[in-house]
Amino acid sequence: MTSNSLVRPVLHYVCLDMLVDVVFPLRLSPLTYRVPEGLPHDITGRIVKAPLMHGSRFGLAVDVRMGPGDESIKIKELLDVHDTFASATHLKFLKWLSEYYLSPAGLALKSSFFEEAVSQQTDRRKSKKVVDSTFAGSLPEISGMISPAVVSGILNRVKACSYSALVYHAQDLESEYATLFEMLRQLPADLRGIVVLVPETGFIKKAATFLEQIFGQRLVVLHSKLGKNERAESIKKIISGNSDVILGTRSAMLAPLPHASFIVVIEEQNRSYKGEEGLRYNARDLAVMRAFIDKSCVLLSSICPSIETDFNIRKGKYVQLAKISLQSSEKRPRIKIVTFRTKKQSELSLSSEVINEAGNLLQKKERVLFLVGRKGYSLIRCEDCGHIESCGNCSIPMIFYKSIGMLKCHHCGHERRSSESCGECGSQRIRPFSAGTERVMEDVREALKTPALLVQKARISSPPAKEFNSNNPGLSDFAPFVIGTSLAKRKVGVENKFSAAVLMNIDLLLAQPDFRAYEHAFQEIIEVSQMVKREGSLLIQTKSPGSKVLKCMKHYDFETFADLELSQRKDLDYPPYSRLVLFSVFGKAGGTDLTHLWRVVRSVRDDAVSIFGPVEVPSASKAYGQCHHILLKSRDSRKLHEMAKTLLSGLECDKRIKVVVDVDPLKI
DNA sequence: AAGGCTCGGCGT
DNA sequence: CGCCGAGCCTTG
Repeated sequence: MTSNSLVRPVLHYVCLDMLVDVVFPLRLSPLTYRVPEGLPHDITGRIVKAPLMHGSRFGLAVDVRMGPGDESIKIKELLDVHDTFASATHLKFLKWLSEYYLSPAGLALKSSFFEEAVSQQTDRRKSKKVVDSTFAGSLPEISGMISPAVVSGILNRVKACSYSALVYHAQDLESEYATLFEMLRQLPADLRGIVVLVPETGFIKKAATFLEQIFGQRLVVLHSKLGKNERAESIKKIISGNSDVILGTRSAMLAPLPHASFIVVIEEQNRSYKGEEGLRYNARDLAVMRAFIDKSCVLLSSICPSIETDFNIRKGKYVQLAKISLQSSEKRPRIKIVTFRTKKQSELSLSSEVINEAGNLLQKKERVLFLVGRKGYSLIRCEDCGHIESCGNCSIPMIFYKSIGMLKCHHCGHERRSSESCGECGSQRIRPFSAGTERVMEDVREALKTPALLVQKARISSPPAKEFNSNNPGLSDFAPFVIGTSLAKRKVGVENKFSAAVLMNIDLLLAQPDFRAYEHAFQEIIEVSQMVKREGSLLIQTKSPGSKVLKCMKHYDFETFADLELSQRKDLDYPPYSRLVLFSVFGKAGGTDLTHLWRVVRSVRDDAVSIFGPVEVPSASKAYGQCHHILLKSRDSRKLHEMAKTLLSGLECDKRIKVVVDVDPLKI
């Protein structure tokens, strides 16, 4: 402090300036500007123009306050003030978003369609009305599937206009959609600000057709597959207030809606709601937080709720609507657990029971779906030393593609020609094991004398079967046997469900090294059961039919399964009893300064937080050859968050490494 | 994002 | 010795 400030304190007091924090859609924290005379003073939440570096940019004014104008840093002046982008509650939401996911405010803003909003600011020329092909297609049929108790339960909560989180555990997808649409139809006409989230773009078309019937021009769609102009158009409609009903995928939860009165998350357990790059938010969690901030109602619906959601119901944080008994399974496909142990590698990948059932259905011209869970032909194992052919970079098993005689690494994309002998001991006795789609195709052809249709890639939003084409087959095309990985599972229409589905290797799913493996396997069963006719059957091939999980699956017994799962999670202190933050530290191959890494990790110790790692993991990044994981786990989410923040700033001191933080990771 | 700045490789 | 380009750094 110089004597200057001591002799002129009063002057300082009088000459307080109006200051504003501005967030730019860049990897950058808020910057402070002075608001000059002549500009409006009510600027929080508005788009402003401000000098930045050598030029000027649009940013969002997030906080206005009075403050001393002549500190050591030179404060530049705001240039211009434009329209409102974010309401007060939306601002709170954005702030929470960047803090919770440990991301610079600017990145959260960038993910929140700010640039689209600004493009409207500069470019006011009318873009031609996109007459939406999105709204083509027929209405989904509604029969007697609607649950009136659920509909009225939701309506009562929505009308209460206070925060509440509801869960609708539906019996099947058809009744889930039918009930939700009926409920949306019955909403008060003056209720403004509705968000409906679906897990993937493939679900949008049908939902849009339906919602447009109810809301007309109030509806906008918002998802990642929209073009730049279409997206800007949707954002413009939302900001102007012309449209206040948003249907979209995860990113739609970040739309600049002034107030959300009601948010629906369809299939809330779906992992697509969690981002795997950029700002790694979980749209389902955002929905709950947005509803909390806006003091409104959020509805999580699902045919198989996540364990987190079930836990929150048990704790009383969420309210479950008209609990249905999942064990009343008359209307569901029968689930058969088929014991199947391969003794010899040469044996078929299909059990005789599966072959019989499929053969019978084939005679009746009925269709069967085989879900395999692995692409390619198989893995390769040495019968002498037990070595499994693996990728040199990732040290994970490589997939054998018989048709081209290649081994491929699914993780890094590395390919090499398959060899005649074991890479470890040189033995010639190497054999395929653990069947993939190619192998199952071969076996189906051999055992049932009928070729099967291999669904290679999932078609997400293609029009119905009118463009039948054997080069580009889809699930709706007619073929007696369809084979695919679980990627191929899609919502199939009521009219083209399968008579039976076979889950070939549930054991693979159950053996995943992830504490959510059982949960995912259970969800997989429920999802697959939706592709089978009610009177059809679902066959699950397994080596260990006695497992408790499979017993629950057989009876669609979600409650018992959740009991089991929760008690295990509690014993091991896993979510939802604790929370996780996963750090991925990337460095040039061999160049990661491990001593620095360890020093930072050691410096942040806290008894309430467990730290695992750093451990080296295969790096999928091309730019960085090395990746280390550090996992933080704690029951105390505040302390966990604090430590994650400290650790992040500690790690970021080393400029040679790149750090990616994943709060509440789904895959660990 | 984008202009400035540093540092290292390479050419004369 | 000097020029050029890649990548890093900063933004009030």
